[in-house]
Amino acid sequence: MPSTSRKQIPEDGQRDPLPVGANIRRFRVESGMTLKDLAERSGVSIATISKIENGKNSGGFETIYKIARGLGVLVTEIIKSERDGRQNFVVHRRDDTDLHPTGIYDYFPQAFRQAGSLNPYVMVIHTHTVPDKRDWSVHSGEEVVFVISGAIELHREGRAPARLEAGDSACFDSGIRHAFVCASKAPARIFSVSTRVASRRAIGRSPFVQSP
Amino acid sequence: MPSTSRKQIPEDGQRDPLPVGANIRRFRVESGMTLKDLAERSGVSIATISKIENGKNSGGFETIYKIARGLGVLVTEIIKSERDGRQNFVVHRRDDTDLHPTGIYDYFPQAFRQAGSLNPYVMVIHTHTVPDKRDWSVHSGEEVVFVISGAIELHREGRAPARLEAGDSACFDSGIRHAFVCASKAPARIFSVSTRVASRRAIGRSPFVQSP
DNA sequence: TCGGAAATTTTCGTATTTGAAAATTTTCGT
DNA sequence: ACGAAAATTTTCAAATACGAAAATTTCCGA
Repeated sequence: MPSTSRKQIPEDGQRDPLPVGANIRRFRVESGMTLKDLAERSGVSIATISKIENGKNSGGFETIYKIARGLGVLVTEIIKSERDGRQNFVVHRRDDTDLHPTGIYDYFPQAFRQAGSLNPYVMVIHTHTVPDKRDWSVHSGEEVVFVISGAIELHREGRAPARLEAGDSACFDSGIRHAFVCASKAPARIFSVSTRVASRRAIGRSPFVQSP
Repeated sequence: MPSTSRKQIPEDGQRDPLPVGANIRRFRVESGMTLKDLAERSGVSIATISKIENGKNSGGFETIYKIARGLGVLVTEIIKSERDGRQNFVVHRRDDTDLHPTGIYDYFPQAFRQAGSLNPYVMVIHTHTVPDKRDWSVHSGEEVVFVISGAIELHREGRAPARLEAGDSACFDSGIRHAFVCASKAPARIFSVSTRVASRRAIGRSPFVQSP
């Protein structure tokens, strides 16, 4: 059991401090969030996010992780350098798991190009009851879902819910309040792609803040 | 896509703490390192690693990152829980008996909104040989692919091909010539979403305005 | 350009994290 | 079982991170 093999360390010498703050800021601005929005979504205070973005402090691990969740990106994306981010080809491996439990769904951000506009996720739908309206998703743009396994009910505000079985897909305006409910015994698994909002100014308000 | 939950992290702190400490310990022991070894390799003190492993504190982000490098693993490995790994394993119960190889790709356009900008397809890849360059796809925008079953090789002009297994996904600039080749014995099935270039006719009106 | 509101940064007291060294536990040869 | 060395945990003062609120800057409409 005690292995004698040592794993190779890709030694990069003393590298510059991780570009954590700059990346967080870029993701936040690209998705049209204010510090306040991100603070609410991540559970980290405005002051702390501001300081991290500006390199005034480097942040605790839990803090950075919460922020990544609030941004809906993988922690590895936060670490990436600008050069890496310019890649125009990104592969996401099945086992490269970063679970983002939201309380309603589990979602797993998949590979995405930082320069691009498509947001791929794998989501696991557990709930068999329709969530509170306040927890329904709204984000400007459109969304495609493909049911990998199980079945779901796709609810949209003011519409009759649609039942989607494994292999079915749907495309809809994600600006309409929507929610997924598991319609199979086992949790449903879906692959989802949504358009990423370019900038806050283009919309006039944060796409992630719901109106009561 | 991100949910719009008002608060992702409730004050009551119901979320399990990340299994950071346990994972670090597991990786360290599995690779046969002592705390002293890991301290030297990572640049983090013995005391700090000990406390993190035992959950006495949760560690700064830089600290955890250094430890991950010292262990030679990705930060995402540190976050992973056993449960996460299982959940991300895609089980395919669907039989492929209904597949009838007919050509290069079988192309099944999925539901898409006439006014939208996303193009979803299910494709069945039969060919095991790289098609003629003239038959490769080119279309401005970007594309996401998710492998439902089987495996493919994703070829892009001037780049090394990438192999994608079931459950893997990739996102790339579709303006570069590309093609899919089946890399599994059975035909591979993939779900693909690409951005659609707006037609002239569609320009000038909001693509997301829809009538009920 | 002005004024108010929104967004961001800074201040400051409290809480947590860090590493050297001391204390404790475990490992191992005899 | 014993003792010594190795491995790990704990102690503790200094350093750093945290959030609420205050201070400042930025953003827009009039």
